[in-house]
Amino acid sequence: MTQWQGENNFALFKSTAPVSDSQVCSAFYQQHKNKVAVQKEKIAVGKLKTIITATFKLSNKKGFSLMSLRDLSQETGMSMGSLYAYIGSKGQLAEMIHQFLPHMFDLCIVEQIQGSDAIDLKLKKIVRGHIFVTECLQPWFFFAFMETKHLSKNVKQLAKDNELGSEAMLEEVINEGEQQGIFKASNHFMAVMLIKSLLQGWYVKHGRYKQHKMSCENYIDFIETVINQQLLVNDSI
Amino acid sequence: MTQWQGENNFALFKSTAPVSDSQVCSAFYQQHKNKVAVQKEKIAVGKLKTIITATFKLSNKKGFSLMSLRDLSQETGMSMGSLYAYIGSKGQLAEMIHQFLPHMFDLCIVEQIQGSDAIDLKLKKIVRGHIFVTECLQPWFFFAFMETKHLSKNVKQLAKDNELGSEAMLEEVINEGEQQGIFKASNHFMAVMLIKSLLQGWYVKHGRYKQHKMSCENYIDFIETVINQQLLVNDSI
DNA sequence: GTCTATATCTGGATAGAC
DNA sequence: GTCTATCCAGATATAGAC
Repeated sequence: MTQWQGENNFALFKSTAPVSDSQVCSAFYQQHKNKVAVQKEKIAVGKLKTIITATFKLSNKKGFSLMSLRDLSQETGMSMGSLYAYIGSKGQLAEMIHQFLPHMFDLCIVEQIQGSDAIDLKLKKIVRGHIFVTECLQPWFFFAFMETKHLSKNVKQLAKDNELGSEAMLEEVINEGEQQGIFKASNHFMAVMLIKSLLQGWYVKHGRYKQHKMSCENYIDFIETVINQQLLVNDSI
Repeated sequence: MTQWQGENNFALFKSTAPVSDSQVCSAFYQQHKNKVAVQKEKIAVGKLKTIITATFKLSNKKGFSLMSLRDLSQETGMSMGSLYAYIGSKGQLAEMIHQFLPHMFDLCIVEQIQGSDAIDLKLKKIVRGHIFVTECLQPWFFFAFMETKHLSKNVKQLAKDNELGSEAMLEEVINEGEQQGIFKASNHFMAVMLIKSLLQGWYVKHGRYKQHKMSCENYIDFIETVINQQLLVNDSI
């Protein structure tokens, strides 16, 4: 977990961050242990994986709120009773998924960007880290983006706080870069929004990019060009 | 309807395109006359307006599929029976809204961009037209963007066709501009996606922009800068 | 830990009086 | 054209056998 230094190399990232299927699912189980009735870890992790995969599939087709638990039961091959041994309630299922994502950011990139790097490198690390994580967990982030409506007040607030937190982080980086004379930015707010759009675009329109065989590394190249044109004082094209 | 020439002047656009509240609602009624049981036009237009406004409000809060028609009845002050004199079914309500948007594009900007303008002006007209229309109908477009999942197969297909159609139009403009030596673009597909993201961003994140008192004209200025940096051969900053 | 059967409720939709 | 009352399908959630 100490090797990936913000390089634009997806294979390297995948080998250093805990983003394999089994790592993800077991991290998910760890975070929500207390809400899962089933005791045996191995069984629980496996079934949670099936449940979540099916949830993403069905939500993509009809939306989460139109997905009935009978649908889910059929898709997973589990009975209604079984499902409830894992999820508590339909609403809680959505919440667990939402709560998991900030947790994954912490695991994968937060420690990477806390060092005292040059400010432009720091921005690169943030951008690349975001794209890499969302590439590995694309269905998760897509789900979270589309299905924010169905959350309890508390979790909605948490989602909003995360949003604003990431905006604040970007703005801080831009401020610092400007003070150091590395960045220019006529409008900081717009620069932040632009970067966020580019980051979100990757998982929201993932299907279109795959159709055109665009890799996440190429996508990073592209958006770094756009961002640099906005921010860099010495933008040598 | 023949005066607005792609200028970045919102007031001018509003005075030439049929985008006032009453014009919009009566265009909506015209398009869907046949599905509305109530005969008297004046009554129908007014009530449709209340219904749609309430639908947007409630969908924003809980999502369309979690909005019950009883909720809607309460919010509009109409009874269940009355509602059904206007909407046919819940699903049809969503469909009518979706089908209305391409119709509005036709009314507001299609004839503007069919002329034989210089290619860079044509692109400007497309960009400005989109932002202006989506500014006037922001809740409509936001609704359509978030609630695509709940449509019948046919209307889903229609939505997808519209998407691809607008991409094709942009790509065509870029191609032509490149042949004329006005545009450069290392990757046409990415240029199209970038433009589309910027256009969508305006109505998807409308609230954030309003908070920062960003007008649609300023937004256009900003995204035209970004687009020009990508496309223009002679980009004199 | 998993299943089937069932209790309970909510939501879409309609009939028919006014 | 609008309202109230009602029907019924389908959803969440649970109880209890295995």
